[in-house]
Amino acid sequence: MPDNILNTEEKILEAAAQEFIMKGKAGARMQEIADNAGINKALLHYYYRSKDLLFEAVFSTAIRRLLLPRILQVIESETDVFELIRKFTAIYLDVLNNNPNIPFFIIEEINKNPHRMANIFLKSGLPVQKVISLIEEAIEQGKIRPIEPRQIMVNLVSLSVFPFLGRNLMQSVLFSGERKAYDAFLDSRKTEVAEFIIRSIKPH
Amino acid sequence: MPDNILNTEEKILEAAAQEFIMKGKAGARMQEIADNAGINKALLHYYYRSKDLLFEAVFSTAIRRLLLPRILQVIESETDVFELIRKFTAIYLDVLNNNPNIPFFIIEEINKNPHRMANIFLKSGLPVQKVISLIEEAIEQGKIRPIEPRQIMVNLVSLSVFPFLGRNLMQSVLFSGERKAYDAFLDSRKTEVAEFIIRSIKPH
DNA sequence: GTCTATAAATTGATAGAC
DNA sequence: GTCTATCAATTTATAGAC
Repeated sequence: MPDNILNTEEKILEAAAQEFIMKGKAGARMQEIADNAGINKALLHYYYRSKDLLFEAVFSTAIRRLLLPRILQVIESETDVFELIRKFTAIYLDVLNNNPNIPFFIIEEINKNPHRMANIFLKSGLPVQKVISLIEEAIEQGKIRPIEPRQIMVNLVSLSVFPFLGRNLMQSVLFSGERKAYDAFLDSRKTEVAEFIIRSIKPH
Repeated sequence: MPDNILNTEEKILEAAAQEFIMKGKAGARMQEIADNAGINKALLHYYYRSKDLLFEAVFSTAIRRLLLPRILQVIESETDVFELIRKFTAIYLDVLNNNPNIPFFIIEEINKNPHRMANIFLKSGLPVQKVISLIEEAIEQGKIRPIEPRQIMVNLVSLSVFPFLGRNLMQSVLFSGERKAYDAFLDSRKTEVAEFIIRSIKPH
């Protein structure tokens, strides 16, 4: 079905994603989306009835295509806890590197539409309970110190995602605004984050 | 100078802060701010020329009054690095607990107006360089393992802030949507975060 | 300093031709 | 399906009286 040229629906989705990501839902402009998609405003409403529905389409598409497959793949292909942490952070940070604005996009929707967002994740098949069990097993086996598994999970996500959310600020404040320095910093975190966590949860 | 009644300028700042925090900059309405301040729109423009300038005033005031004093106090009253980390996270998480929407507010503006946000922080007097120096000293003294100081700083902010940004999602996915459970989780992090970091940066 | 009234500019959405 | 033209509503900002 896909020729060498994106169809209109796809072009709109792409342009809309960029706009929503950069300016949030309230700040996004339908005119800007139309311009960047190379069409006009009327066509936006022809394909997606309203700004709200367009946002919803963009959002669920982004999650389904970009985030979930890779998360599932990592979680289901590795059983050793420390290796799981290393692989997960490595791939997660790689995905983020290729889509550095998505975290903001997600966070905005989480905060403006909590239920919709929660439902998408709950229905996504994310093996949350399995990860918790894995961590609990590792604790019982003495591989990990006693710790609430959810603390580890939240910490891992926090350490991975936040540097992208606050990029522009931290790049200015901590790296004199030098883009390359922050890129290198983010790159180093592909291994640093995992080691930081592992060091902290290994028993004495 | 302050009588038993707030002056207009102050009332505006307060109402504007609430509005910006709840709805972000684009979503905030000048009319709503005026209403909540008990005055009318024209007066907003009389005191603060435009929405942009009002936003800037609100934000830099919030940093100066809410964040800076407590950070400075901790930094200047404590020399031990680990104790510094403990006190800092405790107070930081306390501020966040009392203003749980601020992180989103900040992140939104960071991503929409990187330079202005960066400038506000750079001009805020936050003792970034001093913290870096403190960490470097601790590393030289062998109290902390060799690590890029900025990794620690970013990690500390990430671990503190992100659980508030993603609250609605993580509460649903990890805590079956139970508000009290997540509140307890956040509360436990007042000490957990510091210990998590300290464990990870202590030399073997 | 504070108000009412209104201008001026955006912007989401629709009608209707092709 | 795609366009031009335009509506209707919202919202920032200003003018001018008191």
